[in-house]
Amino acid sequence: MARRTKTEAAATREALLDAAEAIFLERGVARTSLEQIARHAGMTRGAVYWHFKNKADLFQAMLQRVRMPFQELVEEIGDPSLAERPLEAIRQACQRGFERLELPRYRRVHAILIHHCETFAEIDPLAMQNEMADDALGALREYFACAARLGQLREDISPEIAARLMQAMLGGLFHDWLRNHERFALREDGMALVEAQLRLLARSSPSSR
Amino acid sequence: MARRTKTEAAATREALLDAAEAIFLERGVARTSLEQIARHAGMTRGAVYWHFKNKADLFQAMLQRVRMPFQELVEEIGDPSLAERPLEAIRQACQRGFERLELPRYRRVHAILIHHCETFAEIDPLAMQNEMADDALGALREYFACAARLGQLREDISPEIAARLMQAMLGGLFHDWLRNHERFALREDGMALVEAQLRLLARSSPSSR
DNA sequence: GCGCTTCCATACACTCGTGTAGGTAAATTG
DNA sequence: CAATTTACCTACACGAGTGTATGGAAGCGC
Repeated sequence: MARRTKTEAAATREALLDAAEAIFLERGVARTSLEQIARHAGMTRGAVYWHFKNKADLFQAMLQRVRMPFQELVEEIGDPSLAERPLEAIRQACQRGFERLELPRYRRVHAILIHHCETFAEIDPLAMQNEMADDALGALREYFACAARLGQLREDISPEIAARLMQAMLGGLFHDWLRNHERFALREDGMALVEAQLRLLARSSPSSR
Repeated sequence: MARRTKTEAAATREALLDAAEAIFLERGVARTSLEQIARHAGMTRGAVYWHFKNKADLFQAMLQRVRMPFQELVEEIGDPSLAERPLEAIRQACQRGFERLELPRYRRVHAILIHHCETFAEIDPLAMQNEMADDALGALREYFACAARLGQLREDISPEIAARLMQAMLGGLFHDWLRNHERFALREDGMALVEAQLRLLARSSPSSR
């Protein structure tokens, strides 16, 4: 009943977000009440309403702990030589993305966003998914265009088609894995698919590598 | 206020399902009340509760109007010569599937199932999506295995990988298109991707057509 | 060390949706 | 054509969840 110190308050805020993650994932966003979230964190709704405006506000706060735009993944690698090997850049970006997604928090939040929440209040998860898809497609388009210019792409496949194939494949992979991550390991099996697809798209190596 | 004839009653049942489709798609399943559905169909909740047990029952009735297992798509073609050209069988099955999905009712219901409903009551849309994915993957596995035996598959790609690539790509394509179907035409753009991917997976044609 | 603010608990009013019970008039059955 | 059943509508009780108002104790600034 006593007031907490500042760090304790910050801790309860995080605890509330953690609880929200867990219950949203388990029961879906629409069916979980703020009461359930508070209870799971050992608090009452009073704590929730003090830290957040309402459920939508809490939801957005939860999202902001895991932002992950595609572009950053490549930039984080920071290898300048990748400019000359765009296909390898894509491969490494995928690998980084997979590793990131396998972190429990990232996995949970993305699973919630894609599979366990409908539109509500001012939250539109489909619009967010569109943004993510467009972001990825745009990046892939550039890399494949670059690959085409460098003669590293099969000539009977346009960069546009290559990008869309890759984006669709990655999207499908994400959806499948986020639906039930126990079925396969994203890093191993996912990378096998990515590498296979990139090999298919690469110009039939006359002397590559 | 008067009692309707049997055919009229059946018509109102369909009207209720149509209304459910429309509002589920627009506002999401969780946020739509039976009152809203009834009103949209020009009825009251009394009609809903007479025709259906509750929201879950109505939802399942809505689903049963659009069952579409992957296998049926191939069988419907009924071309026996396809046994010798498994890749072509896949192509035609995709085409059939796309055409089916472009029918407004099929598109709406699948969009609801995938993007506009969370788990509720005894309804588990993720389990249904798993079934559909497994069904498609199983069928693709068989066709690609057959293609491998007939020497129509690239030798550096295993049938398993080919099937998973294809399934992931198709899944991603569905998700993207169902999210907002105005962005591209599934039949044209989708078939372009399918044909491109099949060309990539096919054995580098020594003399195929 | 005093007051002010913070961080949360408790209590209340209110809305919204559900499920069901009862009414009713016409269709259907015999 | 009478009796029954059908196909709804209306009305009510109920619970669940939300938002807010109030209170209180302890941390923090000075």
